[in-house]
Amino acid sequence: MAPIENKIWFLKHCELFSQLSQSQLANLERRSFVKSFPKGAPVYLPRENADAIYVVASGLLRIGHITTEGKQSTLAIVEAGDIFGEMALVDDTERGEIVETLKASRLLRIERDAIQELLATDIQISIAFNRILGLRRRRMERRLKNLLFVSSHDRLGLLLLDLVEQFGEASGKGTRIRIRLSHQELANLIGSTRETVTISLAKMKREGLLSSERNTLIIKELEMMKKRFVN
Amino acid sequence: MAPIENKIWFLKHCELFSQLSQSQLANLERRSFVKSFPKGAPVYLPRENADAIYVVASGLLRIGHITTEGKQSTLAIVEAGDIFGEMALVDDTERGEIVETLKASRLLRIERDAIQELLATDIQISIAFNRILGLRRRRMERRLKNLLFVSSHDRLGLLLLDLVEQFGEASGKGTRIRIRLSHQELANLIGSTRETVTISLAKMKREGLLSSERNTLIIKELEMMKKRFVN
DNA sequence: TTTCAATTGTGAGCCAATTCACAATTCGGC
DNA sequence: GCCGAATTGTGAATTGGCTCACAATTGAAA
Repeated sequence: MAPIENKIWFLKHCELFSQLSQSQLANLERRSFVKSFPKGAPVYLPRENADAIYVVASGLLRIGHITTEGKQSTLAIVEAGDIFGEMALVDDTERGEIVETLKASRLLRIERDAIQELLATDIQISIAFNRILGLRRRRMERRLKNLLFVSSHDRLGLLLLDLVEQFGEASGKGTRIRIRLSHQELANLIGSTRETVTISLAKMKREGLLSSERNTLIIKELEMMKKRFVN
Repeated sequence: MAPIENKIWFLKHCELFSQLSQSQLANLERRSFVKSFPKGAPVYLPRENADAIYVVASGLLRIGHITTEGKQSTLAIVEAGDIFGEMALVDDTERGEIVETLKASRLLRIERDAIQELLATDIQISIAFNRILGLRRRRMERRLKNLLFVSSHDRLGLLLLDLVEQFGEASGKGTRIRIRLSHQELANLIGSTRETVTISLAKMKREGLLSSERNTLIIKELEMMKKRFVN
C-alpha cells in the first residue's frame, strides 16, 4: 500500500466518510491529526477521557480490558479502515477500555467536536454512522451469545468463524485468516487460557478442519466448521 | 398508570420520541399498532424478518437466544419505555433473537419504513437514536467484559449491580431491584445454572450484602458490593 | 382452604478447564 | 547464521461449577 501522503486520501477510503463532499472532507482534514504508534504501544487507557474518535490508516490493534489480576480480555481486533473510540460521540466520560497496537500502526485522530458537527449537519453521514454502530452492535451481541453456555472448545470454533468474516481471504487450500494471532491472543478473545487453546487447535487440525501455514490459520473446511459449531 | 388511551400519549412518554412535533407524532401514530401479549408469549422468533421496531408500553420482556440443547440465554430485560428490535433499522435480515414476555405486556409496533422515514428527515431524532444505540452498546460491552475470565459468583455480583442501574429504587433498607427474577432467570443472564445462583445468593445474604423481601432482592450495602465486585 | 405447579435449597459425584511446571520449537533482531 | 525472547506443546494435579436427584418451600388457581 502506498504511504498515506495526505489525510484526505485516507478519509476517502474509509467507509464512513466515502460519500463526503470536498468541503466536508477539507473541514475534517483541518481538524484531524495523524499519529504513529510502534508495536505494543497504548493508544489510550481506560481512565482517559473520550474526546476523539480514531480511524485506522494502517496496522493492527486490540481493544480490550484488564481484569483485576492483570488478565487481558480482548473485545475486538481492528485493522486498516476500521473506526474505534466512537463511544466518544455518545458522551465524553472515560473510555473504559484500553486500546493498544499489535503491530506498528498509523491512526487518524478526529476531535469529538469536529465529528459531532459533521453528524449534526449531514443527515447522510448520521445515518451511515447509525448503520456502522448497528452492525458493530450486532457483532457484539453475537459474541455475547457465543460466550454464554458454550464450552471453551466451541467458543474457539465460533471465534474462528468470526475471524473468517472479519479477516478471511480465499486461499488455495481454504480460507485463510490473514492476520496472525498468538494462542494467548485467541485465549483473550474467548476468555480461556493459552494451553486450552493450543489443545483445541491441535484437535481441530487432527480432525482436518484446520491447518496452519506461514504463521496464519487456514480453515480447510469452512462449511463443515459451520455445521460443527454454529447453532 | 392510566391505561394507554391513544398511541400519541405513549409515544410522547418515550425518550426517543419526546421531542417530536405534532405532525411527526401524528404520522407515526398512523403507522403504528398496539398489540397485547399474555405472560410467556413470544413477540418474535429468531428466524422472523426484522420489519419493525417495538416500544414497550407496559409489562416486562426478555430478549434472548436459545442454544443448541434448548438452553436459554438472556441478553437483556426490557420494561415500559424501552425500545427493542431496533436492529430492523440497520437491515431487514432475520432477527436472530427471541423476545418473549415475562409479564403480560402491551407493545407499540412501528413499521420499519415509518421509522426510517422519520430518521431520514429529522436530524434531531437521528442523533437521539445514535445516542440510544450507543448507550445500549456500552451496556453490552460491559456485560461482555463481565463474562470473560470472571467466576460465576462474581458474574452474579456484577449482574446485580447492572440490575440496580436499570431497575434499582431506593428503599428503607437499601436499594431494591423492583422486578422479580427467578434464580433460573438470573442464571440465564450470566450463563450459569440455577443451583449455582441459589448458592451464590445465599452466600451474599450470609455476608450481609443482600436481603430479599416480598419476592424482590434488596442490595443492603451497595458501596460494599461495588468494592467487592467491580474492577 | 386445598391442591398442584413452580421455585428454592442442598448434597454427592463428576468432568472440563485451569494452574503449574518444563521442554521443544519458532521468531525476530543483529 | 546466531542467539535470546517469545511462542507452542504436553503432562500431572487441582478445582469450580455442572449434572442429577430429591426435599422443602412458596405461589397461584379453583
